[in-house]
Amino acid sequence: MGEGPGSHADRFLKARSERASALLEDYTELIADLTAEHGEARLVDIARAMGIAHPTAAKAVSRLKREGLATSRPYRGVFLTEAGEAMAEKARIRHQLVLDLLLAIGVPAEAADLDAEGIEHHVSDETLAAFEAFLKRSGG
Amino acid sequence: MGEGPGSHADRFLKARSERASALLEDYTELIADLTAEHGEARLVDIARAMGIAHPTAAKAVSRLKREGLATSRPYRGVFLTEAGEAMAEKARIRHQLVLDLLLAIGVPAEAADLDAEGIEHHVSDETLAAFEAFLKRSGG
DNA sequence: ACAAAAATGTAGCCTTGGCTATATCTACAT
DNA sequence: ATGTAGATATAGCCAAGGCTACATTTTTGT
Ligand SMILES: [Mn+2]
Ligand SMILES: [Mn+2]
Ligand SMILES: [Mn+2]
Ligand SMILES: [Mn+2]
Repeated sequence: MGEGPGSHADRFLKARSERASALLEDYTELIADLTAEHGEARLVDIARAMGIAHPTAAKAVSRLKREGLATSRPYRGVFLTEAGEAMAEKARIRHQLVLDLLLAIGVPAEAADLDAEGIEHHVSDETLAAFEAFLKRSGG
Repeated sequence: MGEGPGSHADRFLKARSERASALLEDYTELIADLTAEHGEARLVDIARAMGIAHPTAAKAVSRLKREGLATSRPYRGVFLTEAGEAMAEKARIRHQLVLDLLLAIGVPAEAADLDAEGIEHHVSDETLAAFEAFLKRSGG
């Protein structure tokens, strides 16, 4: 046998790897939002926005720092590095495009808002390009 | 303040809960497939299809059993319960619909195949209905 | 029938991402 | 200025989902 490429395993491996980076993307996107809004991203605001306890947010920030996406000094806010900003920017654009596509398809706004948060992390560049093309030709 | 409903936290909570059930859905869908194809779902086939080591598959099957979705006896294959079959069926239908929608939008088949595996778990019933409506009026 | 191969089970390890409880530090109000 | 409220840090717990290494059982081929 041997299923070759395009098999079950390929799809599952991709989905798992996306699931692993989903949280980092959401954190960077959120930190960018908070920084734009309030000049800084405080741990307590991150935790509230994510709907988690603050020690969980603290751990996530540790990971962001370890991965070179953010910096922070004790008892001060969290800031994105260049790499973090880049990830946030990509995430923001993709999030918006996915949301726009759902709305264009006819998904009610409430559902589109909710679903986009999860869907975005599994949309490949190729699929994103197809979304853009669809929006362009369908949006006049 | 108080963001009220429709806030960041609501979206993230939903996405996290979907992430938690995604694996169970994929396992039930896969076990149903294997059973349909070979009359039984062997651990080794599950592991290969998922792209994981067999002890990982064994643990997952333990969880499926604990959650009432599957049964198995030592050194024998895995079988779905009624609840497991129901979950598999819903997953199968949703997976197919998501795939069809991506293709209808114009996503290349390769990318659609890969992305659908992750996206499916974040598509709400409401969004799914919108997908169906779109396909009907666009494919008719 | 029996040896070898294949499948399954099990133990033990790791990381991620949740939590609570508690300690410490900063910021704010009086 | 100082006491209190708010924010942050840290320790320690848990479950899920990965892994390798090894033991056991079943299946297969001769
Ligand atoms: Mn998201
Ligand atoms: Mn997002
Ligand atoms: Mn899937
Ligand atoms: Mn699927």
